[in-house]
Amino acid sequence: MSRLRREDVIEAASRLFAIHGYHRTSMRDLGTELGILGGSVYAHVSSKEELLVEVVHRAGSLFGEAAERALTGSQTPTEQLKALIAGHIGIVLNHRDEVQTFLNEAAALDGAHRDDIVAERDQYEAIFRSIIKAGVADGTFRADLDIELAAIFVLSVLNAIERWYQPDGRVDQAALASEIYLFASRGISQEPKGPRQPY
Amino acid sequence: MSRLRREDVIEAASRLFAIHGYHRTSMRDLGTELGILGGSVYAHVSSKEELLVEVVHRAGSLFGEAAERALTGSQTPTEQLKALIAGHIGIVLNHRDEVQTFLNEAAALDGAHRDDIVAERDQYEAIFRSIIKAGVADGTFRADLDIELAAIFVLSVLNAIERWYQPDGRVDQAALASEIYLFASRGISQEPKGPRQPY
DNA sequence: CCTACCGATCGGTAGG
DNA sequence: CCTACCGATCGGTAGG
Repeated sequence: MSRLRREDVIEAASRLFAIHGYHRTSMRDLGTELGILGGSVYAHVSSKEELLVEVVHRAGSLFGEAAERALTGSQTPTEQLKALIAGHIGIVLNHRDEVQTFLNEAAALDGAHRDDIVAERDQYEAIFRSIIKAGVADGTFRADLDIELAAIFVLSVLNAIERWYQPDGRVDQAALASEIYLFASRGISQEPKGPRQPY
Repeated sequence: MSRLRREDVIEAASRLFAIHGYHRTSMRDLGTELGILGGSVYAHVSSKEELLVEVVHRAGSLFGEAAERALTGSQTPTEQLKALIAGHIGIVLNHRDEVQTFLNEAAALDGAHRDDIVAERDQYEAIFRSIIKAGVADGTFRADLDIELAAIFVLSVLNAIERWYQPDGRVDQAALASEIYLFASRGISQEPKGPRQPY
């Protein structure tokens, strides 16, 4: 074992937080995972909460960057929503430890840090709202949509993935993205109500 | 304060578990909430985990009973799904403490108890699957649905409610049920694909 | 990064 | 339901 980097410590922490939860993970557990003693972890970080803040913030950044990529690569609301969904799923499945901590351990943060991450999440949610709003404006999505609720519903499906998804199961990442997009869009897409267009 | 009943203890426990989480709630906290000392709680229960088991099992029973009522009162897949959704929302919003613990603290249960509740949840999920399956069979829902995933998606939206819903907000319980049913059904309802029926 | 340790808190118990 | 207590574990630190 070579010398540990701060990076290694954070990575191990996110793994243990995801498995056992923040409060059930002791600094001694973390030390053991790293091959050092509990007290020695403090050579790398100044508190246990600092580790949680770091892990949670990383997940938040990953989602934010994925959204940016999704939006620059697509034009129409349909394409953008599709890209947002696929991007979100990618983060959830490829960074499970950080994401689980991000989604489930925010309550363990103290006041100021919790406010930060709540704001970060709302900013991300606002991206979903604005895409849906644009889609309503141009007739892609239902005019009677409650935009706020629709965004929450889509994100509910996306964020629940970490609770049930099995990497070795029958559904791969691409199929999941397609299924969720279909579920969401049939829920919000405007279906032709009048006589059909000629074909 | 009159003499405490076991009922009072469990109720207080579910409240504290919901607010602070199971591991962050100490038997001393629980005692304080009840106006007694931590050690005195053991006059009512034999362990902390027993409290968790009880709270979680209560929530599970509430969902099961709600599903039973929903199914006996409705006939078609559409009506049944609508009733299931409304029933689920009712439990989530009217028994928030138990439900939060049920949804978020199952990992704190030891092996055998966790297996029990996982089985209980799957049984409940199976009800959703069977309704959706019946709806696919009779043409109400899309024939190309992945039934397993569809059930998960609907339940994802329903179970996420406790994470964001504000009782004093602009959306009341009935409106929420209607919005979620609309979101879900437009996602799974078969829309006419061929020429329209004459009207 | 280890040694050796601190005060605080935990779930739980004997005896009343 | 209280008194008084147990061993275990916790986050964190001084000094090397």
